[in-house]
Amino acid sequence: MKAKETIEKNQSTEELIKNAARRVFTKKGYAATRTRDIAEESGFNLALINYYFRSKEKLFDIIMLEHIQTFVYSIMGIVNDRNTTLQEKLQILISHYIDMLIENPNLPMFVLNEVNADPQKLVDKLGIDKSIQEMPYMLIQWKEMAAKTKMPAFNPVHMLMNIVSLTIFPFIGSPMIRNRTGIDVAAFNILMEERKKLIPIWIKAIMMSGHAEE
Amino acid sequence: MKAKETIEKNQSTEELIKNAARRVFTKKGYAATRTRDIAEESGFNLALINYYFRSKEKLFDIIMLEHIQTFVYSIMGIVNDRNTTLQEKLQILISHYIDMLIENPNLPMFVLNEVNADPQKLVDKLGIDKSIQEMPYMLIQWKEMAAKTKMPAFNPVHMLMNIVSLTIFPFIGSPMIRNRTGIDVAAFNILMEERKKLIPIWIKAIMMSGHAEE
DNA sequence: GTCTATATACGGATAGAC
DNA sequence: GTCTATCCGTATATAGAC
Repeated sequence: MKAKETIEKNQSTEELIKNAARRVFTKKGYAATRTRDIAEESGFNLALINYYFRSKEKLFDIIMLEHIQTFVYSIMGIVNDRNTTLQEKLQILISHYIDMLIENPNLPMFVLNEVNADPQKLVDKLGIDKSIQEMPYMLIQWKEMAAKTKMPAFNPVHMLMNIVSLTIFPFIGSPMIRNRTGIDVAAFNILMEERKKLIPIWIKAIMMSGHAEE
Repeated sequence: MKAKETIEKNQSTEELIKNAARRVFTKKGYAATRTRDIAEESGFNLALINYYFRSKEKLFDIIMLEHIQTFVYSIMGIVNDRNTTLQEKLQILISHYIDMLIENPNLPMFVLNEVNADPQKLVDKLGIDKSIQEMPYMLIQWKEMAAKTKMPAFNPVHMLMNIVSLTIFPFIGSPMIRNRTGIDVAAFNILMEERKKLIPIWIKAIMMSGHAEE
C-alpha cells in the first residue's frame, strides 16, 4: 500500500525514539519493556530517552494516548456521518478496522491490557471522556431501523459487543489460532480480508435472528 | 459431593501461596507481578515462596499450566461426546464457558497474553500438543451437517473464530465496556447470562446466512 | 545533543536464626 | 516451616565529559 521506508529518513532523534518505543511497548507491554530495549531498538543511547521524555512512564503515556486515539477517535467520523446508511457504516467501519489491525496486529491486546491494568487512568490521565459522550448518529439510525422493522431490538450493548468481538478478537487470538491451526500470518490475513465482507452479512443475520426467536 | 466448606480452612501453606499466586498472576500478568505481591496476598513471608516453589518462574508455570488446562482440556469431553447433537454441543459449550468466565473473568486475558509473549512455550515447556491433535467429533458432525444441508460451508476456522469471539471477547473487553457504558459487574454478568441462549441462535443464523450470500 | 559512567532503587533469591 | 536480614543482579534515572 504505502512506501513506508521513506519514513525513517529525515526524522528527529525524538521521533526515532518515540517510534522505537511504540514498537517495543506495543509488543511487550509496559512492565515487560526495559528502557534499554527501547534504546537498542532506536539505535541511540539509553540516556537519550530520559533526555527527551523524562521517564519511561511519561514516554509510555504518550504512546498509550496515541493508540487510544487510533482506536477510538478514528471512527468518530464514520459513525457520525449523516450521508451513509447503517449497513454502509457497518461495512466501512469493519473494513477500516480490519485494515488497521492487519497493519497493527498487537494494538488491541496492548490497549485492552493497559486499560485492564488501570481503567481509571483512561479517564484521569489521558482525558478520554468528553468527546465520546453524546450518542453517535449510528446508534440513532439503529434505533430507527429497529422501530421500523419491528425487530425485537436486542440490547444495543449486545450488538456492539458482537460487532467488536467478530472484528477484533481474531487478532487478539491470532498467536493461539495460528499455533493451533498451523496457518501463517499471510494466510491469517487473507482470512481477515474475507471477514471484511462476511462480518456485515453475519451481523445482519444476527439482527434478523431475533424474529425467529420471538 | 462435598460443599465448599474447606475453602481457606485447612489448606496447607503451599496451597495458600499457590492460590495467592493464582490471583495475583491472573490479574497482573507475569512481568507486572512481584513475588512480594504474592507474599502479601498469601499472608506469608516472601522467603516461603522460594522455599516451596524455588522461583517465581516455576510458580508461574504451574499456574499457567492449570489455566491452560481449564481453558482447553475442560471442553474435550464436550466436543467429543458421541451422544449430543451439534446444536446441543454448541449450547453446552458456550454455557460452560460463560459460567467459567463469570467465575474467572481475567482468565482469557491472562492466557492470551502469555501465549502472545511466548507462543513456543506452550508447546515446549507445557507440553500442550499431543492430545489436541486428532479432529474432535464436533468438527466431524459439522462437516456432515454442512454436506447434508448443502450449506456453502464457510471455512471452519471462521466459524470457530466466531464462536470463540462472541463468547470470550466480552470478558476481555469488560473493563473497557463497563468504563464506556457505565454498567457494573452485576449488570455485565446478566448480559453474559443472556448470551448463553443468544449466541447459539446467532451462530445458527450466521451459518444459515451463507445461503443468502450465494 | 549524544555519549560513558555512575548513583539509586527495586526485585528475586538465599542465609541463617528460631 | 516460617521468619528477618541481606545479598546481588538488573533497571531506571542522572551527572558530567565531549
